[in-house]
Amino acid sequence: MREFIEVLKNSALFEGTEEHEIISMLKCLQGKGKKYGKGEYVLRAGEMSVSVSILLKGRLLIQNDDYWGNRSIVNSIGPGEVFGEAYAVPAGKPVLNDVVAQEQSLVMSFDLSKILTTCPTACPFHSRIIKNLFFAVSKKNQLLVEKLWHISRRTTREKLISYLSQEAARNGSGSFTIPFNRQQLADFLFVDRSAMSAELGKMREQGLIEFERNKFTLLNKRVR
Amino acid sequence: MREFIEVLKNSALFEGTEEHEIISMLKCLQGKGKKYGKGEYVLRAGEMSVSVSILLKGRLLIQNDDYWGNRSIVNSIGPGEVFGEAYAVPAGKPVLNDVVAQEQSLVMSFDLSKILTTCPTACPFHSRIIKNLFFAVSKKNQLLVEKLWHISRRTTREKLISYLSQEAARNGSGSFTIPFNRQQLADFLFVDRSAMSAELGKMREQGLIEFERNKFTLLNKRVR
DNA sequence: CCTATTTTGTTGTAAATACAACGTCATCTT
DNA sequence: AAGATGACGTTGTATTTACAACAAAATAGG
Repeated sequence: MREFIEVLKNSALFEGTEEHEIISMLKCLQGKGKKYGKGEYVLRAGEMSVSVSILLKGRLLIQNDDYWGNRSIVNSIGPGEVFGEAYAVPAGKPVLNDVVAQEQSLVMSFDLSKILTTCPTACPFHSRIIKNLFFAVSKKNQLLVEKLWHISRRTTREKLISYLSQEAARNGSGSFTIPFNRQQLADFLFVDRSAMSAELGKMREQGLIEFERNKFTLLNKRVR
Repeated sequence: MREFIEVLKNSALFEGTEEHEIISMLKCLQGKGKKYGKGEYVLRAGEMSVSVSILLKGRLLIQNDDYWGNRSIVNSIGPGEVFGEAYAVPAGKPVLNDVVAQEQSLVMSFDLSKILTTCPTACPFHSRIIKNLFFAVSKKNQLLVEKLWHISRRTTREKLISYLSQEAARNGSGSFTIPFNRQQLADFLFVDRSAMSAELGKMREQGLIEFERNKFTLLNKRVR
């Protein structure tokens, strides 16, 4: 339990709060933990959801299969990250994407109305949570815009460069591990896997990058 | 002035509030109005911004030009819509996109901290605004996910069908006007204008759609 | 340790796209 | 009214992609 409090403390939702505050807030918010096995669905597109969740352990994929089985991946969620907030609208719109556990995962969910309705007496940190929730969605928004940036590029190579550059920047290093395998990366960038694989091969040949499985290194060669 | 109160009343930010409440809140929030001529920049990528804005009149484009001059359009903003919320993070990240007036426009801006900091005495509707702001970002988030849906399609035709279908659904009619000209639509869907134009022509030939300038009609012919 | 399954790379081909160039028509400006 | 500018459609070509098929390598499960 203690380790999860640590995760919560570092999550966007509880930013700026102390451990003991979190513990009392968990009671106030009535957070509920739930385990999911690999491949299990945390949320299904079409469901109604009025909860906001934090991933405590594991990894989730936010994805979408169309009628013909083509899969597109919106995002990958790691420990401490908030998800589901965007669907939690008052009108009660259905969830747009599937959320699937990529490995054994532990999720803590909060009823949105419990978060948005301040309890006047017990919980002085409540308004902080509301602001944090706003910032969390705000940040998610930015991530989506950045993703648009990647896929707005016209060629597979440009998309790869855009994505890998951002990952390098985010990790503060030219060497980093991505949360996707090849097929998932292709689904994330909306390109064909085999074509992408070929392009990666060419980029390696040309000395731009090195990689092995999902570990990539950008080399000091001027790109473009 | 009165007409703008009406716009505000119908905006996501002030949903559920009455006119007289809005007037008192405007004082509390110190909203500032500003005019922009056609082509003028409301926000520039790279700027710091800590404000949330509502478009009172006109139309804005959220767009992005890369180093080589390729433009991509993230969204079109109409009267009553909220924008800029996503950049208003505490850490003070730079704005990611240009916001440009497509025609003469009137914008009202609020200091984010004024919104998030509740004034304990004067303004009982303040917490409502905070929730609304959350819902507004949340909804924007959904729009982005829906946009991802469109551009995740592989061919220009599929992207067009996806986008036009959604617009038809949104308007509750097979006939509707889009807020883009051809070049802008192409930049929005991340495709080549001429190729898109050709594809639209084919779709018209095949009896799927009709269009003239930016007025489209989806015909009752099974798509796919 | 062996086998089944998954992941990744490679290649060929048909299809789709980007890009450039150009003509027509509409709109704006003076 | 005339010229300039912008929007739209059309066409040809080189480039890029999607798709299918297959082999090699890695991984998972018993």
